[in-house]
Amino acid sequence: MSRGPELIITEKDNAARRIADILSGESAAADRMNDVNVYEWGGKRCIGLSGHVVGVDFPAEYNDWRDVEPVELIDAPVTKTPTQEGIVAALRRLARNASRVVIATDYDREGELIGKEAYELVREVNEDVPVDRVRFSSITENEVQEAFANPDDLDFELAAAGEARQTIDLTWGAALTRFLSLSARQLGDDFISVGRVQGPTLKLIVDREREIQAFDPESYWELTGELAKSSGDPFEARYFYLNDEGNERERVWDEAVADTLTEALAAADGATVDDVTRRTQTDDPPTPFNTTAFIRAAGSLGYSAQRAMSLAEDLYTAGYVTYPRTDNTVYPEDLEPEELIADLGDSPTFGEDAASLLDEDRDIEPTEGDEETTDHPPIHPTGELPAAADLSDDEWEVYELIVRRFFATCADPATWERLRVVALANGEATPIAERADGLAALRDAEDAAKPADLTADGGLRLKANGKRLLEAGYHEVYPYRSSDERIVPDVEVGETLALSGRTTEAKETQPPRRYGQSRLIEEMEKRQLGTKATRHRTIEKLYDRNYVESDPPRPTRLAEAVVEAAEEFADRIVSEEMTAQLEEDMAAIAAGEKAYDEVTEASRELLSRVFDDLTDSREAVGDHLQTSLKADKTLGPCPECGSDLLVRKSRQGSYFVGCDGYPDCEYTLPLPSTGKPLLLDETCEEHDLRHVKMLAGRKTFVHGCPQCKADEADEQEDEVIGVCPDCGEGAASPRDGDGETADAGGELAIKRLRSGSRLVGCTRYPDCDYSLPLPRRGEIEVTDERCEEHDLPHLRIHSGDEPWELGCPICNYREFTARQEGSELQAVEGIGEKTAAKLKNAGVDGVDELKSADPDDLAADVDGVGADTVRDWQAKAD
DNA sequence: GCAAGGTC
Repeated sequence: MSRGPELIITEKDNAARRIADILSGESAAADRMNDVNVYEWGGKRCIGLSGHVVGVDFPAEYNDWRDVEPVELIDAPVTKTPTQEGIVAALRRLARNASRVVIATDYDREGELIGKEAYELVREVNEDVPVDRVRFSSITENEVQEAFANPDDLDFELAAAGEARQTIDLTWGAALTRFLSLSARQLGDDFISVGRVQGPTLKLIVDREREIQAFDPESYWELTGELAKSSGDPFEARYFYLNDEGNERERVWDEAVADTLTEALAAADGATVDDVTRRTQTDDPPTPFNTTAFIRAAGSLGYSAQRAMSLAEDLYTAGYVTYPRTDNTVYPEDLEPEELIADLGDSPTFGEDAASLLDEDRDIEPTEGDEETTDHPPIHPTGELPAAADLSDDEWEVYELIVRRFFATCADPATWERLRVVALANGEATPIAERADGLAALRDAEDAAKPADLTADGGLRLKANGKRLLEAGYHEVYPYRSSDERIVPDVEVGETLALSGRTTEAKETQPPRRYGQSRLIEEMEKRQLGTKATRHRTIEKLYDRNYVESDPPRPTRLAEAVVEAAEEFADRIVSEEMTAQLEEDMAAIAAGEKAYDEVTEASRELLSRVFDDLTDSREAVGDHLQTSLKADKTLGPCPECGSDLLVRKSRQGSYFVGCDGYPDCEYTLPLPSTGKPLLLDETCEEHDLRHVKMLAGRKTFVHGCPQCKADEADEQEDEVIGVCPDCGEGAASPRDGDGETADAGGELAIKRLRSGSRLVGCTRYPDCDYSLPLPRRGEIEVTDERCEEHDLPHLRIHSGDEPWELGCPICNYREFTARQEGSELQAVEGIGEKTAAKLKNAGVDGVDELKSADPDDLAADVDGVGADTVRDWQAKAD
């Protein structure tokens, strides 16, 4: 047997480094191999992978979408190939002479699969080396030592469960994605995708939109009044009644009833306290952060799911917080909250709060959530303190959130005093039912939502709910949850209160709200769609595929069409059932009750049946998708030919409005150069075109009707700034030879083109085509300063916060072209900006001159450059 | 170029 070192393999570099530190007592030395860290100490070496270093795919002959029928993918072989070549090569090299291999990947299903992938790479180069598996759910001294003292075997069945998922996801996803894309002739970047996770997620969004569309608002009324003690602030109280089931209701669904109640309330001049209830309520501190809870909390601070995760990853990489992708909501046993709080207390920001937590005369027992898993600890600060200056504002805000959440989980519950007061409006002796014509009849006809008894006690009931914070508890350290009080004064039964400020508000029931990103992630988690590491990315993917727009995400017509097509022919791909079934099958494989082949074969069989139906409807599906795609891009009628005006993308990647009748109709309108256009439902009354919003992150703005904008631009007159150097007064030689003289007097003007771009051009265009470019963005200001050489005013550009000086447009253009020539040299490997400038000083302006120069002469003229270097450049420039 | 899952 080989006597080489022992090799430990982890899932990521970060874990490798920390495990090496623990096992070596911080004596491990880091070395680089193929850009990968290898930690080495006393006969052991440790390498971190980067998650999956091999990926599943079809063999190359299936690559061309047009050469392969999507249905062929169902039974196509699925192969594994290295995706991280450097890491795989390093792993093979290290494994070759290893005397023992220990797999120390994450303690979850995917970690087992990643471990098995590493195992297979090891076996390729070393058939005999013993391979062990260690499992730990947090990288702490105790857990790691314990795990390495009791090694186990790889669980090949658990890994096979993961492989079944890979195969099923690939075959269903690829076959159906290609089918939809081909049927709608959407190839290239604009393919139409579906998958086990993105499908049901998209359906959640589309279903919610359908509910909103179908929503029929109902009117109702709410009555309030203000009550007050003789000397005291008024407090709001709301009318309520008991329905037939005896439940309290505030909404009055009938206008006649509301009118009668309003009258009765107006007639009352006071109210008598009928009931007072006091109770204390405990408000428990929040549970530790897992990924979903973190995304939600960051979402309420205004961060998108994607942004929140990216910031948390930065904080993790910098060592300030623990691993941000976790399902766990229970801190590990060996976490020492007191120590951690004390460490964080060294920060000026957290010092006081830390002290108050430690000061309390009690044991700190952190809260626990329902979810306890083996993958990683909940997200918490590591105790390593960043200086506020080390972090961006956003990073700091998220870091503070994580610290305060940790504090909150170690803090006391808050307690509230709840006070409920019910008062009867007085001054109304007559039962209301007798005053209101036909009210009794109304009551009989209405359903259970109507007032059962408006007047049981000879008056209207009003209620007020007050809350007062008795013990702030965790709110002291965690200000992200509301601790607002609602003050209702102490009153006694029988006490008379003044009644004023009566209002009757007419309201309507509201449709359900769209899912925000964090709500969507919560819904996905509830349905087991995706994982902690992928849910936010799935949402991002829906944006990329033009399935949703704006925030909260709204589905496009394309998304509706995809969901409709799937519902009709491939319901599984948009149903959460597919994941539920897969989870069940994976559990069965992991338990040894089913085999990988059995599960994947059954899945392929199901997919075949889906394709039986689908293939016949290829054209219908394709047409429907294409119609929807067009609807997403249609603004309204073309003023020249009546066809549809569509948002289009130029070859350069910029957006513009063009006619569907092209090439017969060449009508176009410009769109702003920043952002991605989103068509709003709002339509321009004059041109019947949908308004356009430009989505550009924080710089998002509403452009409005593109026709109106183009008309406005047309109305702006050219602004003359000087004389044309080519054909203007005193020009050395008029350009055109048709007898025109310099006296024709061409002038230079700032011109605004319909495309939205601007330039300095000659007023005699097209007879004279002298022109100078201007920046695309910003307002152009013509200043009083003048260029003496060219007799033109200096220009100033207003864009962003600070205006900048463009100066004389001719000088500016000369500098620009000079820089361009400099950069031509920079295209040669080894020549940077400074060297290019030096070469230029030596008279070498372009690549051609460089190639024709004598190496020795040139080297003599340029500081720090030898003749061999010049020859080297000349060789590379060829 | 397809999925979903790791990681950066």
